[in-house]
Amino acid sequence: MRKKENIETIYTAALKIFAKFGYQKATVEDIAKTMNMTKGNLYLYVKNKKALYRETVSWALQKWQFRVATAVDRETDVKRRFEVMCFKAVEYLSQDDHLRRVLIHDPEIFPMFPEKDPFEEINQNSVLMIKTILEQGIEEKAFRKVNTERVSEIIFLIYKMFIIRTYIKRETEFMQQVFAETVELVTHGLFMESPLMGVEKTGT
Amino acid sequence: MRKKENIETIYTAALKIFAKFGYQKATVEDIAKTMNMTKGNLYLYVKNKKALYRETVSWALQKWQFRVATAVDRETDVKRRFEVMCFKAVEYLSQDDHLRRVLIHDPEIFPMFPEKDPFEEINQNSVLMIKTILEQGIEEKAFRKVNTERVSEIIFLIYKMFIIRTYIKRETEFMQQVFAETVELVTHGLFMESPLMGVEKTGT
DNA sequence: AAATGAACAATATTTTTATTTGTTCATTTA
DNA sequence: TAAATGAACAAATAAAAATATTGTTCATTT
Repeated sequence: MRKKENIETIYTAALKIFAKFGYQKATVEDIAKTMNMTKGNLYLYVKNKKALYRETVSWALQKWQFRVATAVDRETDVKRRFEVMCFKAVEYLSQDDHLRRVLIHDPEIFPMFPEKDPFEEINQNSVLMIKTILEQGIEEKAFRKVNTERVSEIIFLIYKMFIIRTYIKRETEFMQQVFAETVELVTHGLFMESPLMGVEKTGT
Repeated sequence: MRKKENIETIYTAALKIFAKFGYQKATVEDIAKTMNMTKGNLYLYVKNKKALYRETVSWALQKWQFRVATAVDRETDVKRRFEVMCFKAVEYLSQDDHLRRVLIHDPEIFPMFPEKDPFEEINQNSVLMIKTILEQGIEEKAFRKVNTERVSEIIFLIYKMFIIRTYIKRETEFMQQVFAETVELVTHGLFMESPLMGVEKTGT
């Protein structure tokens, strides 16, 4: 087995076992056996169990993020981009059963209210993606002039909320409806008002 | 000590001790001592520790809810009512230090994603309050025609999210800003569009 | 009628013992 | 000779036993 070359094989096997048992109950022997190797051999490729866990989860999260980014990039209309980003993120997770189960075992990976976010860098990238779409939308006068710094954080929060609910409860169809309604609410707003609102901070 | 008459004295003392130590570490003796009575005597007024906890928390939650309802009732304009409801709920909690600390000790009281909500009845009342405001807003043509059933749930979810963040992290001033921005986002929406959108489901 | 405090069962905490599992490395394999 | 093995052992977990605390009752006192 060549290093680098097949590190993804290891992550795939590790993710499967961590999904099945969670970090604590999964043994490195379980993971090695999945690939028909001994645990001693596995140690030629990974530093230790904790590092393997971190790298595996990180790899899975980034794959997720990449999928969303790719779907968003296929769109040109900024409103579509925003919607695709929202839906794709939720949709992907409901399909990646292993990552979903790992998240159930260890909610600290993607915490609703992080004290110290273990994958802060990855999540900041997600916020950045939202922010970029917001900026594009405002530039193109498709979106109201909001504080992109704060609003991207808020949207990420709401999005997180749905992600967590989606993987905790398997009521996918129902959640899809509620999520759609939420995107509708956030994009169109609750109040009725003049169409010029928010274009410019025009004094009352 | 007359029954009924001073049951609130007991709840007040209990809330104080539960806030300080949490359910587990708080002893019924601690609570009795706070009122200069013995634990044996306290048992004349409460069934057991668990029931005392439940009743105390329930009492505190309802006081909170009542305060918000009262503030909302003082307003006539439906948009103001909506905003007051949002802000008052967060503001109240940041002031009730005992309830806040009890919630920190026991996040199951007000869970972000309840499996089985222990105070479901109280929370359903909150959702109902939101729903009622939504219906009034739509009736008065101040709000877009949304599905009040679902949207009230969604708003309660978002509101919960802020409540929990508010009591976990003491960054009140910052949260106040972000919360205001969120209310702005939910009320006015992100997209720019025709003012008639949502008035009636007019075919594309 | 309201409150006490001793009694005791039920829970929780700490300590001890036993078991499993993470990690290393001299030796073997292909 | 790079890759893999499996025995060895330390570190971490789990199970069991011993100890201490606290929830609850109730006959007696205020």
